[in-house]
Amino acid sequence: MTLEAQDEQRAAVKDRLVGAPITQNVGFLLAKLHAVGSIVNNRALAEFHLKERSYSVLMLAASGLEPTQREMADFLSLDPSQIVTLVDELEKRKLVARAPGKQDRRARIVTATSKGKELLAQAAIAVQRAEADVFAALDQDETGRLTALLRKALWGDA
Amino acid sequence: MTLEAQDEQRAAVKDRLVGAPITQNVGFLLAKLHAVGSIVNNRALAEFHLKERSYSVLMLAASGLEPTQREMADFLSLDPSQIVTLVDELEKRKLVARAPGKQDRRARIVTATSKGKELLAQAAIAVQRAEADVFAALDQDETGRLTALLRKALWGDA
DNA sequence: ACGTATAGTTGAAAATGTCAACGATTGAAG
DNA sequence: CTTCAATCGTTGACATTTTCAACTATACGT
Repeated sequence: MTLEAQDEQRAAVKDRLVGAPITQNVGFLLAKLHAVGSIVNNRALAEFHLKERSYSVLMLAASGLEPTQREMADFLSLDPSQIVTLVDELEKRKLVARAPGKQDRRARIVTATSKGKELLAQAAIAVQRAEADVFAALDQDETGRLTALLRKALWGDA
Repeated sequence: MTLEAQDEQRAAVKDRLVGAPITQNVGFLLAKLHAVGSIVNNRALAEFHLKERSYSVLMLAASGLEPTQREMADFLSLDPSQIVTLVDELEKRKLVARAPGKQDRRARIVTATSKGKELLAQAAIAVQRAEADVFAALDQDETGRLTALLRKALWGDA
């Protein structure tokens, strides 16, 4: 058997299990597509020394919404201590800055520095390119509908 | 401030970040909804001493497709060694059995025992109930469309 | 028959997740 | 004003998960 033929067979075998009942399970599909997307995203972010997590934090810091670490933890479904680590790292790289909360001095508001915003702009392009790859099988309209459905499931968007 | 009012404010604050640009990112939405679903699914599976992972393996073992461990690893995007651990555990509980591959004796075909199938039937009901909770904001039609879109993104389904 | 590649297994190392404590600060109650 | 419980960020311990490099047994092209 040639190498190419082996590869083809491997691909065929891989898709053999698509018929399993579990593939009708929405949660499973979510998990699998997320797994695929994660790998692709992290690969795209590697050149900026970011990962999905730090990218998300940087995005929130650059959003203008002045999130506290606690808010980020809630929003990203992460433990507060994980946010500490992520922000520490970004802060060390001068991509974000911590400031005490205005009404609540216990809280720490995280904002992106201009350096952080610049890096983010680059990274966002890379992520978008990577994502286009993952969702290549969907046309623009379908991707939009998928986004809308996910948002509605999460927050009941109209 | 009353306790209820605090809870309300907490919820409001939590949703404050929904306006952040990252929530337009399909990959992010996928990750977040998966995170939510994972917690709910694992909670539902706890009473059967299963987790998402072992549940998936059990589902595949019970599918009648006679998957090898390698095929499961590829399909679930897991390292082969993780499959070993998962199958070891299920095998110890007599929920699945390993058999040598018919053409390839290196391979191990994993099939569910009748005890495994019984447990799975119960667990599947619990998962379905849990999932309904996660996707409560979507009606049946929308859930169906979401499933279809995810399948198409993954395998180019029609 | 030989050499290369693959399936499963093992174990070690790195990354992540979970949890409980602590100081600083807040806000409510007396 | 003082007290008291609750919350934010932080730290460190511990468990779980991921990742990777060997190793054995088997398969297969040449």
